[in-house]
Amino acid sequence: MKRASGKSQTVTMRDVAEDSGFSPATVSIVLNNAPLARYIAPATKKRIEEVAKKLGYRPNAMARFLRSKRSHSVGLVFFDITDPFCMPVLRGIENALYQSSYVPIFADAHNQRNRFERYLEMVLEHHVEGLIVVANWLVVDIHLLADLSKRNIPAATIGWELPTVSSVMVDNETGGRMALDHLYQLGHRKIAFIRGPKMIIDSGPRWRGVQKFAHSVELEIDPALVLQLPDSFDPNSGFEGGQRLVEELLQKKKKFTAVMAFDDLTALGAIRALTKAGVKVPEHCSVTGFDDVAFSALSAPSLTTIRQPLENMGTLAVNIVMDGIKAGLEKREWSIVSQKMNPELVIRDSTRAVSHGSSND
Amino acid sequence: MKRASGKSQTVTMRDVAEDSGFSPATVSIVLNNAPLARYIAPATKKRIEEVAKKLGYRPNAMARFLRSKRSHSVGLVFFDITDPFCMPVLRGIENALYQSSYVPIFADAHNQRNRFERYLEMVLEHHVEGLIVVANWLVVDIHLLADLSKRNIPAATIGWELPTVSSVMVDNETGGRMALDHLYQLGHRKIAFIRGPKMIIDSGPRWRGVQKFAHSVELEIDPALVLQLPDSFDPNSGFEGGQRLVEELLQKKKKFTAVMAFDDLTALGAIRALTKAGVKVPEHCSVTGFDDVAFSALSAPSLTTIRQPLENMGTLAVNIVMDGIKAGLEKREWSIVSQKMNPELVIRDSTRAVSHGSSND
DNA sequence: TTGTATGCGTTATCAA
DNA sequence: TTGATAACGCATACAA
Repeated sequence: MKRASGKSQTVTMRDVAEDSGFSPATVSIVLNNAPLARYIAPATKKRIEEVAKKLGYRPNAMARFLRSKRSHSVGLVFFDITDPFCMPVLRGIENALYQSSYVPIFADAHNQRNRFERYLEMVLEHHVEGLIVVANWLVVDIHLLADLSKRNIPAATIGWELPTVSSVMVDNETGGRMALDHLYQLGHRKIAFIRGPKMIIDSGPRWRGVQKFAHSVELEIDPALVLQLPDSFDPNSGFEGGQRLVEELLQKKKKFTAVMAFDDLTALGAIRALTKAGVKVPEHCSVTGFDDVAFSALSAPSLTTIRQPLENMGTLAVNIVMDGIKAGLEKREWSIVSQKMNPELVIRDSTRAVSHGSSND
Repeated sequence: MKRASGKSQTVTMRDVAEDSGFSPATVSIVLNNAPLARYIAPATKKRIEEVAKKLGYRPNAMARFLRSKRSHSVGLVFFDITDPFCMPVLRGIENALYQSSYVPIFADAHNQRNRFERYLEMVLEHHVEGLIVVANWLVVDIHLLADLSKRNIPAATIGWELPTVSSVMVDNETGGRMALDHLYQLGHRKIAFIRGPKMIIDSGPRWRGVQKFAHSVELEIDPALVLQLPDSFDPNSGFEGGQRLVEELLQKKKKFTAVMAFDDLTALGAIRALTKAGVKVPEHCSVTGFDDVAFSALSAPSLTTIRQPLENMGTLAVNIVMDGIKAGLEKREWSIVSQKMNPELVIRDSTRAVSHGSSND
């Protein structure tokens, strides 16, 4: 039975074929610029393209997939999008994908394991050609990889490292060193440290960078000035955590001229505590963050921090996955890559050279 | 030709059928719990479900679409995701979609018209069942609607209003009134206003709310204290804009005890300018924002602002679109809805009752 | 240089 | 209560 003429919902390739007087096969070849298009008469091409445009033909990505196995989509699973860390990463991913005409299927696990698994299932049902996981905050166990490698889906993680999948991370150890180096050069010696939650993969290396630098310049780290952020499922908990820890430290009347915080939010919390207690930043106490999230430049005072090249990290993850996709098409071998990106010190208004008499007691 | 036995990439319905000894049709009925499943013997159901699980069968969303016309996906087009406004909206949308097992296809137009159109095309090619446009910052002309209504795709916009498509917005006029009301109640009379860019749809109504309230209490608005943010394609330009405008105002030695800013970023910029000039917030000058973006609670001082229920707005947009999708399936009529959400005053530390001698000259 | 025929994985209609 | 069959829109091997 024929559809009513006027109001066809979608115009298919056959419509173009009928209207142009050629066969669907020819239309397909022309519109996809397939290898065989070399042999099609220019006039034919022109005619078909005109008709396609006239009718407003759009290829049906689904039907196309059924034949070609190419969905032109990539799964994009965030562990917790509320983390300000994620926004630039998302931008980078989106932009790189756009260049390749791939669409991202977006998912946010809300830091919940079952939600993560459910989303994984959903993107697999949609037959994404690749997968990018932004694992900024929580642990993901090896379970997820089974499904991926079983289906040969190229994947990359950002902000988390696993032995069996490609990953993009900042060089946390270097970043930790840079932050302390900066404070040290400004003359700070009594420095408080807020270490990251133990469950977060970044915490260890950053601290190692601190220790190594301290050792190299024979700076003594006072254990009483080493604070520990508790584990938490909320990526924004650092603010309160930093605030509370610094408040406690101030109550103990310990002296320090600088705080090196685990990340930007923690630094902001620390600044809040300091300011509330009448300790001016940076006049009486310097504070450094880590990440350089969007509003670190806007806070008062603006934050000196270690920048992660977040947008680039997103771009790179896409490139890795795209490479995997291409390799699969060409039946090439390809291997896992673990990329460490260089952090960068961004000096703003929250740090200052230590001055004589500067103290916070 | 048969595929190699061991390493079949994907397990199809036929695999389940063969392994279980039933026909693909029966398998389909059982696995989808179709109406006809009522007539299938329980033992059969059980067997099929077991086999499906054993083989790790997952339905192929594409193939399914080809028959059912249902892609279980929704297009999600942001005008500029770098706007902090977007994050809670995204969260709300994602969460609501997840409840319905729909996946979002994510797009970010970077405020570029051609990019917006290209993305529109891409999501149409992927045959999304619905479309949500977060039009927080730029103009979108009527052109886009042609494609949508032609294809009967239910759509909703957030943050922008058009006559021909459903929309969800905050009640800007009420919000504007609330902000001024708050300052007025605190005793402020000499109030500076930073109006939003003219191209932004929110600017007009917010200002109208201000004017109406001022009129109702016979508050005189000094034109010299009314500042105008220039048009800009960058949703984050408000910070610099606010900073610059307030700096200029301070140079003119005009007296004022409060600033009502267009949005939170503008407010932060204003605070920056004030602080730099030695004017303390809120001791010497109160400042209000609008939106209540994530970091407004974290800034120093934390920002008094008018909250938009962003997450709810996302949820509502999804509900509207889902309703449209359902209506389409059931061949029901459905109509456009334009929802205005109630804003909410959030009092934090950037506003304070005007005190005698409070001034900023 | 172009057309015909087939199958991708599903679902829906009909028959058994 | 279940099975055979056709069709969705497209891309390709093969035929013409």
